[in-house]
Amino acid sequence: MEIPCPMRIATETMGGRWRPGILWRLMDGPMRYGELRRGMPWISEKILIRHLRDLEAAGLILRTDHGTQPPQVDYRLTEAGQTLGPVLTAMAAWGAGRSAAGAERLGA
Amino acid sequence: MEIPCPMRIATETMGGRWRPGILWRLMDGPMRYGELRRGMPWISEKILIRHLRDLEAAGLILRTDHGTQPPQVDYRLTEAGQTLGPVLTAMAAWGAGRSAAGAERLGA
DNA sequence: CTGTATCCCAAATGATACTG
DNA sequence: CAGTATCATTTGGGATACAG
Repeated sequence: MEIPCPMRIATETMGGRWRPGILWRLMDGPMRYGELRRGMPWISEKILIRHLRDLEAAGLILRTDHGTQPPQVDYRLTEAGQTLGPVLTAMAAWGAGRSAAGAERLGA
Repeated sequence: MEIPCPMRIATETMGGRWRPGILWRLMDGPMRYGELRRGMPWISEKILIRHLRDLEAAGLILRTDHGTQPPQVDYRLTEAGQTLGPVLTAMAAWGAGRSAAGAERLGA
């Protein structure tokens, strides 16, 4: 029986360039596809939808199609996804701190 | 002036498939190249050394060449690298928890 | 609005052999 | 021991057009 590296589990599930950003945004509650899209304009549609599917397959987010016309779909964190809260919060805080530190060095 | 997404800062700096694993291992103190290598046999030498160089360039780790024969080089976290502690700890804990949950479902 | 389909490029990753 | 060099593969990422 193998004891895998816990970091591997983590990076393989929530790693990838954009996944933390998506999950982080969903922490505040459900968001519609378009909201996510507008919130991260630097990701192409294809990549966004792919990450959403992957995260859904990993059981971290839940996709709800309201079956209306016009279409309305929202995404939310599952319970498993919620457990990522501490990780996402820590990452975002670190990123914010690093960006502030960088701004300082530039003479702000 | 732009306020970048903090998650982007974080993922671009410490993202990448193996970087969190490397940083996490260094949290316990300096490690020699060979130790790191043996600890993560699933990474090829080339990739490991590249991540080490990248992390060094990002100011997160420090490489020390003792100039001995045979060669002896160790890597340690810089102060900036230490600030990642909470992130790494949270990630590792989450990964461990997820792997345990998986084992349960398999009937352990 | 919420996606799919297609084509394309670049970066990341990897196996293996070799070097100071 | 601590790396480099080389070649090949895989994955990630993206623009654009189109569809239900």
